[in-house]
Amino acid sequence: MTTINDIAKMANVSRTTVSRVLNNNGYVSESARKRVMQVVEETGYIPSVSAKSLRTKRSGVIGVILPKISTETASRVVGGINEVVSKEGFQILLTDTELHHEKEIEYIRLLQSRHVDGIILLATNVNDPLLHAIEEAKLPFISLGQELPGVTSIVYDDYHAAVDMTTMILQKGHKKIAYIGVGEEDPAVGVLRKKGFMDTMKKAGITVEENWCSYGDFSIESGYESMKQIINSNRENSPTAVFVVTDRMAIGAMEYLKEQGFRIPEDMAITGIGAAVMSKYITPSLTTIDYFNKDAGSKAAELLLEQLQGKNTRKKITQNYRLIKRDSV
Amino acid sequence: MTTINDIAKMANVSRTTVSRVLNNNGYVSESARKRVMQVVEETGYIPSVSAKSLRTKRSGVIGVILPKISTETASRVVGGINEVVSKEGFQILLTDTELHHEKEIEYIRLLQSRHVDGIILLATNVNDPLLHAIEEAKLPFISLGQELPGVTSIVYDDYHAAVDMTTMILQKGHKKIAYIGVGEEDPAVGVLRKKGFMDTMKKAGITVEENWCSYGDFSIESGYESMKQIINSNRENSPTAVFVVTDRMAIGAMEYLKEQGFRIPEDMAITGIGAAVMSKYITPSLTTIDYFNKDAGSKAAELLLEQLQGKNTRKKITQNYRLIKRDSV
DNA sequence: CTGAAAGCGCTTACAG
DNA sequence: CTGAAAGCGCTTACAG
Repeated sequence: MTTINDIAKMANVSRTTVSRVLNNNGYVSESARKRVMQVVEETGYIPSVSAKSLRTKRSGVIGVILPKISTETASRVVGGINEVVSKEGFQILLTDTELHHEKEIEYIRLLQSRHVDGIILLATNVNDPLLHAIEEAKLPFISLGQELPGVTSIVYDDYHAAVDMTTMILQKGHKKIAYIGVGEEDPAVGVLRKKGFMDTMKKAGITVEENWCSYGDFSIESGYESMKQIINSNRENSPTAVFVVTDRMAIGAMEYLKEQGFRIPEDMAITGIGAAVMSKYITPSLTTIDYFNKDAGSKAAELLLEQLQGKNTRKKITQNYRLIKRDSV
Repeated sequence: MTTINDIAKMANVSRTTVSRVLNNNGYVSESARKRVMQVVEETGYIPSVSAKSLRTKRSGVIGVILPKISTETASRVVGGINEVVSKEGFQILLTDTELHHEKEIEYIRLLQSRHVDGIILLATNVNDPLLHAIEEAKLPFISLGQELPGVTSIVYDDYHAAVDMTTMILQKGHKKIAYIGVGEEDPAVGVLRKKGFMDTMKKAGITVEENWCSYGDFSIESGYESMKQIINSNRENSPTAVFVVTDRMAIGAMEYLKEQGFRIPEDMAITGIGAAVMSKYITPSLTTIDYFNKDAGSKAAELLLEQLQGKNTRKKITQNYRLIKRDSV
């Protein structure tokens, strides 16, 4: 392999000079620069990032921790992150917890060992060991999707999104509204969205029956099962609408309703959250909320880059959202 | 930062010994090992991968070059890759060409500079500079999706998939079958799938009218436009079915057909390729072909790992596929 | 404008 | 079973 020493010899300069022209810093005479550049061209020399990184303590790599790699949300967010960091010459090191919370901590340490310059975590929960690990890492750090105390966080406005959606359903005249959610380990999706829904119902003077609530695990199938359960346990007093906390689960729920011969929205209105592409093309098209995931990713990357430049602007940013009214309500 | 030297001092051994216990090679007395491990625990010591990689010339990182990061196919493939490499302690460095072919070469060199141990390229085209760059890199290399001469390639069976699908449409009694494809820069999707379709039609003694063919760019919108064009230029002699080379474009096409009041499949049958999740939930559900993208990713990773172990098994592997019959035909 | 030298944190023959 | 020493390929004060 060609190294900086080879280049130096061939260009008849010291490796200090080669380093200077490559990094474009310090004084170098035009003639020296030219000779070096030419040799670099000829040899196709590629500097070793490991050596550079060992020396400078910077790697040009951003670590990203995902709950699940092959997910629409994740890929949008990563797309957004990549768009901004790649412009600055950074690469992304991807890491996938496959929804195992312990792995978040493991990966933080692993990314640390790889000298990443910063980490973006798509958070799905918050717990003390995690916060501790983040603190220990002493690295620029962004949390996306959950508010982590003491960490710059970008959050979706889950509460108000749920409020708006519920209000909209109520305005359509529905009073008997079922709820399909996820577990409360997830403060954003499991707690905040539910609270938005419940608060709004309460304000409207409506009590949500216990057996109008069901819980899934983000999968389409679990939406199907949740819907089934709600329908089956309410033969007498069926709801006329259902608020679902994600598009995928809503799509599963629709699947069940269609199978059972329900007309949507006449017999049962339904809504999702997330603006999956599918939501637009399914029949009927699904009323949902766009969280602008890609923008959130870009925003996260920008904040991280800011931190890298020493602007320690620890803060919480709430993304805005957009309610997309379609045919399912 | 804690380094191996700190650990050595604290454990009262040389750093050679520390290295030995950390990497679990060479003889170390039980007592020395214990002391080292304890200090490592206490300090939370994390070895520097840059230093290690500089020394060993291995980084434990696999570079992946994607045509587009936020795509269902890409994320499935990456999921598959990750599943196998992470088990072996490798990380993935992601890179996104955003469909700019030149960037493939740029990224190969970049990954090289980062001392990745191997590269997996989701190929969308084949050209000489690319082949040259791969050769130059002198790195374990896998091409996925296109056959690259001289490079271990995993390809989908585009030709036979298209043949099977076309045969199936013909068996349903259709004779006037339109075609929506992509450009021929893409040998797999643009050329092979078309050839499978055309050959089968020819064998059935049917000529495909020139204006029954239209071309898009993989996007849903382009499918919509292509369908529109075919319908508009064939008011007199309309096809009764349309073969589309990707699910997304097929979904766009369906959108247009529905808007225009066509009943699917009665007035127009339609098929896709790719088994996007959406294909299952759209109405009517789309007949398509599952390429098992995730398996392809895992397979690619396995082959790469084999190459890393020196088994230089340069070969071409053709993935199998499965025709999924649903309601759109 | 230029270069010699130190040092980043590891691993690995080599010698004992 | 253990350690001293060399060296991986860079960058960066420092001196000129």
